[in-house]
Amino acid sequence: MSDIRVRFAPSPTGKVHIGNIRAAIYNWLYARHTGGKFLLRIEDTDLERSTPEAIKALFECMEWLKLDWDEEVFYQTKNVKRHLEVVDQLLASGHAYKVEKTSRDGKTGVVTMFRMPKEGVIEFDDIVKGHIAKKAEDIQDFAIVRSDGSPIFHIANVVDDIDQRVTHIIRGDDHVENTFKHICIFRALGAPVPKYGHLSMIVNQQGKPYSKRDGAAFVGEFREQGYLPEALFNYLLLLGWNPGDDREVLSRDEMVKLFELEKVHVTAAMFDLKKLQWMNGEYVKRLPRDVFEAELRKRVESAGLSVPDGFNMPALIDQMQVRTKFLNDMPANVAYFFTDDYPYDEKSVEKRLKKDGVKDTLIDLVQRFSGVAEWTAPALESVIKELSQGNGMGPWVHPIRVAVSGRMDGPGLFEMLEILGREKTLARLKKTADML
RNA sequence: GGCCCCAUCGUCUAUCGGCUAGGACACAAGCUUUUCAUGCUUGUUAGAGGAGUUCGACUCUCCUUGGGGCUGCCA
Repeated sequence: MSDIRVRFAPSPTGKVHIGNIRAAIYNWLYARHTGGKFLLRIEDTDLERSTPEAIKALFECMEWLKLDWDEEVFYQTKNVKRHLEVVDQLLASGHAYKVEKTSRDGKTGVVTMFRMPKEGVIEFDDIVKGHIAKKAEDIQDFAIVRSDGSPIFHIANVVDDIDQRVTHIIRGDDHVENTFKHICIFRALGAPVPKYGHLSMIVNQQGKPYSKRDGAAFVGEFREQGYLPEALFNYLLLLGWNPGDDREVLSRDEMVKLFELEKVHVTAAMFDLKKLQWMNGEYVKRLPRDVFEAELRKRVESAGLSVPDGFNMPALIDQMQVRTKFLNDMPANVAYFFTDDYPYDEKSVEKRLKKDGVKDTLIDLVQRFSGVAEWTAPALESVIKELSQGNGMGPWVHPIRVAVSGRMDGPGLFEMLEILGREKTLARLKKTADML
């Protein structure tokens, strides 16, 4: 145990962005690594943009990624009274003042401003970025209470961090400028200044902040597309941190054990979908068999198909698990095992079936396969081996594959036929031959 | 414009002054193979530019260039 306390403090104004959730991941990992506490605070002071739906989506993301938090969720709006008390304190001590201002949209009213020191240097040692300094004179006074009397982010954020006794603030790079201001508020209040760690942004191919225009940018989208939470978690972690050796696919325990905030990179990282996809495949391959089976059954059934009794599921799992990058691809990729009404892929038909002699070959194969004593992959293979006389089994194998599955890719052919069974295989060969 | 920050293969990165610059993704080739994958092997590709410090610099310092962030009664 330690007295380290970190928090993830999103504002629930929409979907959860991957850059944002990466901040959550780093906070969570830091807390778990150090034995500290990971707190969740909902910064819902922007009443116009904060929605209950967004809060719900946030919880779902956290749960999906197994980011569990300690203590009760802290809602910023419930602490408004405190925020304003603190503002009064600042007003009384001369650290704040009221002034009439005109906002961008032309509304005029009285706002409360925080008075920045006019000289000296504000500096801090950022855990990821190192020493950062800025002259106080370069920072303007800033508003902390709106003309409608509601507290603004800067004051609410700092007061809540004090109230939640946050020791380390790990957040996005875009907050470094705010940090100078926030440090001044902490000092004006006589509160200890927490340690800061600013995370670089995730950028697109142009080096600009990664946004929804660049592709999937929200956690929910990756979930819908069939990414495994562990894969997204692992990928996002690697975007800016590594264990110092060549390991990339890490278990949650390893991550917790190895994670060090000091080793997080300062530079922005480009989002590489290809690598995420690879990572997802790695996690699919590592899925426990029973989990993979459950997912497969679930997806097959939700596609309106059913797995018959006595179906050789272990054999299908053997074949499909290494070939699956996305669980979502599954109903389509295995549908022909569960329905005779499978689609024939046009290109495959063109390439493998629409050739002279294929029809006769298929008819001949029906004959030969009928005579197989035991319907097993090796037995079926020996039938074709005999036919090919060592000249390559292609001329038989390719047409069979397309005939019984409608496509060119998939499991090993003989394993596929074994799983399919004698009856279906023969029927499909006949049906396809008739078609030609 | 002002201020802050950053800079190794196309991308994510290793390197804490000794480097024949390593790994992963991607890409290419080969092996395995009935397809598609997996697996294995191999290959192409990097230290933005210029000064300085040093026996020695990708590593330290400075400048230039390039990139990003901030500059709200948003968070």
